[in-house]
Amino acid sequence: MSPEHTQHTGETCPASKREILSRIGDKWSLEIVGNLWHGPKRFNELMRSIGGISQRMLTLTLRGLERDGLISRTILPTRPPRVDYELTEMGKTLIDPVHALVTWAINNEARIHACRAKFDAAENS
Amino acid sequence: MSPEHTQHTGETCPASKREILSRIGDKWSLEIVGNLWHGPKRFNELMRSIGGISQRMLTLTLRGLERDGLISRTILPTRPPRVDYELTEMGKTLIDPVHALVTWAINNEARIHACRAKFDAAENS
DNA sequence: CGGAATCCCCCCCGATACTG
DNA sequence: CAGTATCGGGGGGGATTCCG
Repeated sequence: MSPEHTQHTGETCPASKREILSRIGDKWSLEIVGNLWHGPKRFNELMRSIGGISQRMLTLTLRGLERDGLISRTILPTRPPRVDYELTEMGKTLIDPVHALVTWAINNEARIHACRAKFDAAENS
Repeated sequence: MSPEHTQHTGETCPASKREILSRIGDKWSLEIVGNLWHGPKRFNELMRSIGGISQRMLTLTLRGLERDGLISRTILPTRPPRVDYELTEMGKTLIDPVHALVTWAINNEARIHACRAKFDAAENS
C-alpha cells in the first residue's frame, strides 16, 4: 500500500488515468461529491439539492461511485425506508481536489462567458 | 473584476457551475490541459501524447477550450504550416486544480480497481 | 501539417410507468 | 421513499475522405 505520491510532473499515464478521471470527472459525480461533503444525505435529498438530475442518472451515478468505493450506501430499517449516502474515507480525500475545481469554476464563470461571447462574435463577422 | 474568492463551503450555485464543470470535466479537456501545462504544443504533438483521441475530437475540444479563453491558438507562417496551442493566463490557473485531481486519480487508481472487483464479486454471488 | 466535412453507429440519458 | 424496467431520441464520437 501507501502509493507514496507517484512523482508525476506531466505526460505519462496511458488509458487507466483517463478512465479514473472520466469516472469522477463526469457531469454528475462531481456534483454528488460536492453535495455530500457536509455529511450523509438521502436519495431525494440529493435529488432536490442537485436539481436537474433524473432519478435514473442519480441512481446510476450513485451505484458507480459506490462500486468505486467512494461513497457508502446505508439502508435504515425505518418506515418508510430510508437510505443514506455518505462519502467513504477514500471519498473524503476527493473533497479537496474537487472543491478546488468547483471554486475555480465559480470564480471563472463570468470570465468564461465573456470569452465565449467574444469568440462567437468574432467568427460570425 | 477580481472576484475575490467567492466564499463557498457547500451547496449553492445552480446550473451555471455545472455547465462550466462539464465543460472542463469532459473526457478530453482535462487531458489536454494536462498535456499543455509544460508549455505550447503542436496539433500532432498533442495527438501523440494524448493517445486514443481522434483527430475530430482533438479539433473540437481544442476549439471549445479556445472559445472559453483557456488556450490560445497561434499559427506560425512556416512551411509546412505549424500551429501552437498554449494555455492562456486563465488557462494556467486551471493547472493547480487539475493537477490535484490527476494526482488523486493516479494515487487511487489501484484502490478503486480493487473496490470495483470486490463490488462486482459481491453482486454476482 | 492541420484541419473541415460527411456518414453513421452506439449508448447516454430523459420520460414514463411500475414495485417493495 | 427509493428504487427497477422499458422504450426511444439525440448527440457524442470514430472512420474516412478531401482541402489549403
